[in-house]
Amino acid sequence: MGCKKHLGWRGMLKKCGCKMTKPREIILEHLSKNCKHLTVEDIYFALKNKSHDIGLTTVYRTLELMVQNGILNKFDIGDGKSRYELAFETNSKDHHHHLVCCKCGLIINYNDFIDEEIQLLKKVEKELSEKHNFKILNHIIQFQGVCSNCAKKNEETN
Amino acid sequence: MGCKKHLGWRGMLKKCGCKMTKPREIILEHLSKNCKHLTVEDIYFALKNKSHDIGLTTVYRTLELMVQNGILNKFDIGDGKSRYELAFETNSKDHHHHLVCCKCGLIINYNDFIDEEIQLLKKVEKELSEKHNFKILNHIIQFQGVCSNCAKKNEETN
DNA sequence: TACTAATTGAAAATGATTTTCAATTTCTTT
DNA sequence: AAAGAAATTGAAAATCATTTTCAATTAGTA
Ligand SMILES: [Mn+2]
Ligand SMILES: [Mn+2]
Ligand SMILES: [Zn+2]
Ligand SMILES: [Zn+2]
Repeated sequence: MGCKKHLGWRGMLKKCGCKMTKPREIILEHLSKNCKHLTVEDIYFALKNKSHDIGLTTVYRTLELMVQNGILNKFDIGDGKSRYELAFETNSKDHHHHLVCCKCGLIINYNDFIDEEIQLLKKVEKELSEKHNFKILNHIIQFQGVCSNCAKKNEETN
Repeated sequence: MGCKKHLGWRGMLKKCGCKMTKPREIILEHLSKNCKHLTVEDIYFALKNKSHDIGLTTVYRTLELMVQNGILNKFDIGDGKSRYELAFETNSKDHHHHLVCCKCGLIINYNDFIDEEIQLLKKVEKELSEKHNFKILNHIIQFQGVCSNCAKKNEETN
């Protein structure tokens, strides 16, 4: 498991003069296995008391490094905590966008229309990057609203 | 100036049992005149030493209230500060999406392809809200990258 | 004008993230 | 395999955005 990934990560790190370390390996491995939207705390506590205890500061630093190098995506659902997930290539089958509940923070991945979305994004991206001389690296499409659970809760209250 | 806006705001506030106050009026007026992407601090200092000094806490509270009521949009470009702008109707000519520079935080509004974008969003929204029983209230489309200025700076460094 | 509920704002509290710095680890070179 | 240079780690302290508290003030209503 993870051999190819490990090589990729190590290569990426070498390119920017960084080293592959135990904590970095463990954190990336954890993110690979849990394809979720994790906070720093989520990761810190999940790895606590495992074979190798990782400091909170190191979790922060590792995640930031991986974002800078395009391994991870960082995003914010409005609750003041950053969330991280593996960055999937725009054209991979794992690439997806988000539905976010503004009441409870639930995040739903979807890729039902991903081909159409990507097609339009590509076009917009091309025109805008030329027009504004802007190098586009990434995109976000996100719908915000109220999940079925929160809607139900709200009805009961009234 | 702003009569219609003021009435709309007052009406909105009444509906949720809130009052129209000097600070709220001033903050909304400021946001109307500066169609930008302002932080709490931006607004607090812009209004400091004006006719009516507004407390930082009140700025926070007013902005949050307006977001809850759909008057303002809140978003995050990854620098840890929330930003606010007037919420334009999905179909208004002022509705737009964003290009964000991840180096300097520059935000460019664009609506070059807004009709196509909206059309696709509507379709996706309809299907997803049915599939997941999710009430969609808002959407975000954002491109992240490096602006021409930051690209130039980076070249010079190398 | 008088009343009541909502609002304000200064100060303190909170909570996420960053900084500091001495000890440890990685990777390259012998 | 051992040494050395440079990068990394992590505990503690610092920072900084945002929230809470609470007594004084203000807006809307009767
Ligand atoms: Mn996701
Ligand atoms: Mn904008
Ligand atoms: Zn929810
Ligand atoms: Zn820039």
